[in-house]
Amino acid sequence: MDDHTDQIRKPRADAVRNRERVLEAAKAVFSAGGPEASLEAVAKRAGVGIGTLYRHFPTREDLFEAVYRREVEQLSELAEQLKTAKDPVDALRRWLNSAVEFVATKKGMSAALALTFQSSSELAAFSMDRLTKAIGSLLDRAVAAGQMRADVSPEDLLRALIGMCYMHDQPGWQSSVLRMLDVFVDGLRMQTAAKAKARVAKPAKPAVKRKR
Amino acid sequence: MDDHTDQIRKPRADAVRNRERVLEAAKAVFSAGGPEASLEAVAKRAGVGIGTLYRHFPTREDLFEAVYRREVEQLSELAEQLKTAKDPVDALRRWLNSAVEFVATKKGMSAALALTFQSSSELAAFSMDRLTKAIGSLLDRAVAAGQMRADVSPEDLLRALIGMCYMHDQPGWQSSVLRMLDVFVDGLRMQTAAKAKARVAKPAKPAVKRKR
DNA sequence: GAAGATACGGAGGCACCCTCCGCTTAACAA
DNA sequence: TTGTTAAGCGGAGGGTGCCTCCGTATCTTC
Repeated sequence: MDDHTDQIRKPRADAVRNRERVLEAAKAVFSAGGPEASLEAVAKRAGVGIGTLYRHFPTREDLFEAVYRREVEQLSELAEQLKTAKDPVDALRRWLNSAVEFVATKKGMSAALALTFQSSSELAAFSMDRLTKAIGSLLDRAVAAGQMRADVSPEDLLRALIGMCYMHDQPGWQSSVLRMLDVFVDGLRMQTAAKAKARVAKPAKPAVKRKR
Repeated sequence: MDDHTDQIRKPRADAVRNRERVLEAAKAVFSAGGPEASLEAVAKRAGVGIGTLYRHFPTREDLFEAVYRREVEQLSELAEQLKTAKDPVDALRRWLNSAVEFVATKKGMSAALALTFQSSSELAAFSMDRLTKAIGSLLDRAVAAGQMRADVSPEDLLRALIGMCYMHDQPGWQSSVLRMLDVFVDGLRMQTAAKAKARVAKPAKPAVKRKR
C-alpha cells in the first residue's frame, strides 16, 4: 500500500465556506430564538442542507461550542489591551464592566450557554482558561501594585462575574450587576497603606474561618 | 338558566393526587435527565396518562415552575429560623452557605431553571420576592446592629448568590462560591475603627499559592 | 483532463410534542 | 344509597424536529 499518507490534503474550499456560513447562521438563529431553535432553521438560513450541518457539528452542543468560542476570544483580546492602562484597579473594573455589557447583547444565547457549559466540561475548561488568563493579568497588576488583597484567585472572580450575568432577565439587572461588582472590588481592595502593610506582614492561617 | 354557579365544588381527590404525583416524578426525572427530558417519561413515572400531565401543566415551563416553587419555599423557611440566631452577620453567612449546599443537590434542575427564568418573568418575580424577603430580614438585622453597610439591597445580594451557583459544573465550584461569599460579606461589612483593627489582628492572611 | 477523495443534500425512520374526545370516577343532592 | 352531572382520565394520532445514510456533485491532485 502506498502511503504518502502523511501528505495532507488541503481542506476543500466549499467545506470551509459552509462551515463559516453555518456558524454565522447559528449565532443569529440562537440569539433570536433561544437554544431550542430548530437546527433545520439554522441550515436553511445558512443555505446548506441539514446533512451538511450535522457533518460539521454532529451535535447541537458542538454548534453552541463553536459559536461561543469566538465570543470568548473577543473578551480575551480586550484584556490584552487594558493591560497597558495606568490604574490597575480601574483597568480591572473596566474590563468587568465591558464583560457585562458584552453579555447584555447576547440575551438569546445565554440559556444555550448554560446548557452547553453543563454538558461540555471541555468548553468550560477552554473558556475558563482563556478568561482566567485575561482577568489574571489584570488582577496581578493590581496586586503587584499593592492595591488589592491577594487571596482571591482569577477563577473566583470570573465565577462571580459570569454568575451574576446569568441573572439578566430582570429589569435593571445590568446596573445591579455593576453595583455588585463595585462592592466586590471594594471587598478585594486593600483598605489603606497601613492596613495593607499590617496584613501582608501577618503570618499564615487560611483566609477564612469556614466552619464545616 | 339556574345559577347556583357560585356554589363551588370541592376539587376532586384523584386530581389532587395526580397533580402531586406528577410533580414528584418531574422533580426526579428532570434532576436526572436535565431539562430536555421527555415529558412522556415523566407521565410514565408518575403513573398517569400524558393527557393528564398536560391538563395540569399545559407547558413544560409550567411544570418547571411548579417544581421550583417548592424549593423556594424551603429556603424561605430556613431564613425564618435563622432570624433568631445571635450573631446577625453569621446568620446571614450561614443562610448563604445553606443556599449553596441546597443548590448543590439540584444539579440537573439548574439548566431547567435557567430556561424557565428566562421565559417566565412571573416566576422570577415570585421567587425574587420570596427570597428577597428571606435575605432582607437577615440583612436588616445585621445593618440595624451596625455591622454592615446599608447601601446594598437584598436584591443585589440574592442576584450575586444565585448567579454564582450557576457555575456549578466546575470541580470545586462549591468551595469557590463559599470563598466568594466570604469576600462579599467582607465587602459589605462595616469597617468601624474597632472592627478594622480586629480584622487586621485577625488571620485574614491571604496570599498563599495563587500561582500565576 | 482523469481519478480519487471529500463534501453535499435531503429523503426517511424515529422520538417526542401536544390536542382531542370518548370513557371513567368523584362530588353532591335527594 | 342511588342518580345525576361535572370534572378528570388516558392514549391514539397528526405534526414537527432530530439525525442517519447514501447516491450525487464538486474539489484537489497528478
